[in-house]
Amino acid sequence: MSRTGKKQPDPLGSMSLTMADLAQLAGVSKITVSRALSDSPLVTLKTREQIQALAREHGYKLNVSARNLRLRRSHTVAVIVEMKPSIDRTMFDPYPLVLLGGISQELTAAGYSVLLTTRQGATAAAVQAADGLILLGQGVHQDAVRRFDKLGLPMVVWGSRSKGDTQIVVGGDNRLGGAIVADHFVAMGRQHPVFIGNPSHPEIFERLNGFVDALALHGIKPLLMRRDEFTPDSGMDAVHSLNARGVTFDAIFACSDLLAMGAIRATMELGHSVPGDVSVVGYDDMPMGASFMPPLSSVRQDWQEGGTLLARKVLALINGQFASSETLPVTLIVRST
Amino acid sequence: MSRTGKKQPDPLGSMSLTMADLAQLAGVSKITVSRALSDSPLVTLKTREQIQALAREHGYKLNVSARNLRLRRSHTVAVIVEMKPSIDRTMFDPYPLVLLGGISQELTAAGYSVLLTTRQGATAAAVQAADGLILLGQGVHQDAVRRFDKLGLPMVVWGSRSKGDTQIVVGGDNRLGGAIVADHFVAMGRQHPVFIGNPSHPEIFERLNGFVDALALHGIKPLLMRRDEFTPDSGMDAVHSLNARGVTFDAIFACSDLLAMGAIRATMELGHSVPGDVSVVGYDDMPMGASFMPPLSSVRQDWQEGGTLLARKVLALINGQFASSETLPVTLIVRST
DNA sequence: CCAGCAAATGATATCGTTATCAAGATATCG
DNA sequence: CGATATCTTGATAACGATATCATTTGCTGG
Repeated sequence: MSRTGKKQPDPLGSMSLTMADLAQLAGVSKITVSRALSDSPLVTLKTREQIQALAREHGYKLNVSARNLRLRRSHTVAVIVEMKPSIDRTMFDPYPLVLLGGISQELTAAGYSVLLTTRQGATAAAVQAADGLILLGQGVHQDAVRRFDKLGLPMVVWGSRSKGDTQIVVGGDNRLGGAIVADHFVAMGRQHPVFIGNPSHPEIFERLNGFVDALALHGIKPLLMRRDEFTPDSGMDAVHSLNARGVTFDAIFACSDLLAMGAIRATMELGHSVPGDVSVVGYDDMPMGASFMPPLSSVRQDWQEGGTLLARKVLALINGQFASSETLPVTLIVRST
Repeated sequence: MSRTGKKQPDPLGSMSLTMADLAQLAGVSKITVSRALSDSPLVTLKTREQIQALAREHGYKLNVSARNLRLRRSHTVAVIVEMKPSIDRTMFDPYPLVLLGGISQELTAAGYSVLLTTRQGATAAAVQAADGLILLGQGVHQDAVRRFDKLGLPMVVWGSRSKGDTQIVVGGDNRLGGAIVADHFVAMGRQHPVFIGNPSHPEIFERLNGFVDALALHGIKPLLMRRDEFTPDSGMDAVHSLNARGVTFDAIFACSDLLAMGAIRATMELGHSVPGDVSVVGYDDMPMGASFMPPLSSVRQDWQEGGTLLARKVLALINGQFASSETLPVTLIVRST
């Protein structure tokens, strides 16, 4: 007996067998089993198939910890997400999940696991043991980004690129997003556009910049209504206070669809028509925007693709290959508003 | 030198030291280091603190794989989520993320990691190595649930309890949800209620049951408009086809807020008033429902709490303790509709 | 002052896998 | 036919942590 007598059939059949067990069953050495199971050409095709069949038959399961220990890698990528909806509303919508879906799909296909954590839990040993890091929704916490960077792991960030940064960033083209909305307004003959949003998010700031710059080409200067929340209420409030200030406006670019919907509601309550008197464009193209009354125009970005890309880039870094920041195109979906 | 010469300072400083290294630095044996770092009372307080300080100073990181191998557990719970929004719209909303947040927070606090996977990726070795399993959004795939059950791991499912099942299930009280909406309609004096939704989801089916049974107590029989999608369009379509069939109705229970919003829109387009002619109640209480015009009444469930509970139950099972299925209360938020 | 006991530390083996090198088996060629 | 090349397989030693048992050290009490 190569193994100690401790190994018993186990009433539940739950005690999994090891390579050594399989080796004994097959009458070979454990290293041969190891090679056979990883389809190494070093083992004859015949033996390889026999062993693989045997493994299937007995329901053999690789001990991941042992392999990871030996190979000195965890085959794991930690994804750090901001999941407290009360703190940051940007994350309180369906898209992060789609992003996660893209990431998960791509990583799994490559044989990697996704370790999900919040910023708080990210000090845990398991995270530091990851082969790579993906940061989502850390836009407002640049310090957090830097902190994780210090771990020295391959890292990719979702968000907006800022000049000084050395990290690899993947994100929608927020600048372009702002610009195409500006062009749209110009094409509609609008003269007094308003921007509603929270520019302390780097991504929103970029949208604002793109918006302002594109309008400047036509000699138009938009009004910034700074609102920190991404809720319909916040949008309503913004429009009402525009009104209270006696400001005239004929176009609104809201940096989220929810804000846009609130803004539209308030605009209509004030007796203006949308889009007759005021054009409104939102951001993210939530599915429900299409069913809003009136159907909402919005800037769309491909989140699933974003997730895929994030995953590919960490994998590249992990494998010592080159990877660079990338900006995903966005498109303006023109509906009624 | 206790370690081989291979260990060099490493230009990047990334080669992490082991307990053996710390032991050498501290002039003790590695087992003492191990004990000191886990705050074992077997080690003098003084030595313990010295070693801990040394570990901090040198940035020592525990090798999780090694510990897991030795302890024969992974300190990991796999969460299996349906993340393909195109296939199942129920998961295409913010709540799964909140649920995940609750799970993650609770598990992290207990020193466990969250391994995120899709159904497809769930055959990977890492999942089978998990200490426990949490299933989300598998409502329509009872076969999937049974398949995972065969892994023999501690497992908890989010969803709706069905009589034959042996799994531990945590979920909102869908039956109650249906019932309180029914009672609300009765209190409003409604006589011809309609249910819109897809009852092939066990959870939706329960809502329908609760709804039907509670109405039956008052001699009212609702009409079922089966719709598979959870989109506003689908809700509009349902109402339009009600109208086309010449059906009279004065109340609508939509099994999602998006459906409800579509239904309201269509109802208003048909010249009826909401809530004057028709009462409408949705499900999930999405934040935007409150800002809808008119503000949407809805059934609310506490997703964060659900996540916490799911996590606590797997942990209990993992530790060999008792755990049972649990149903979370839901409340009707009455707004304008 | 020393036996005897408790507290603190250590030596060794082990978890399950894979890398390295060595050795056996088989084939090829002059 | 013998020698060298090629193909398969195996023995051993890591990877880094912890459990078990043995050992040393420091104390107390007779």
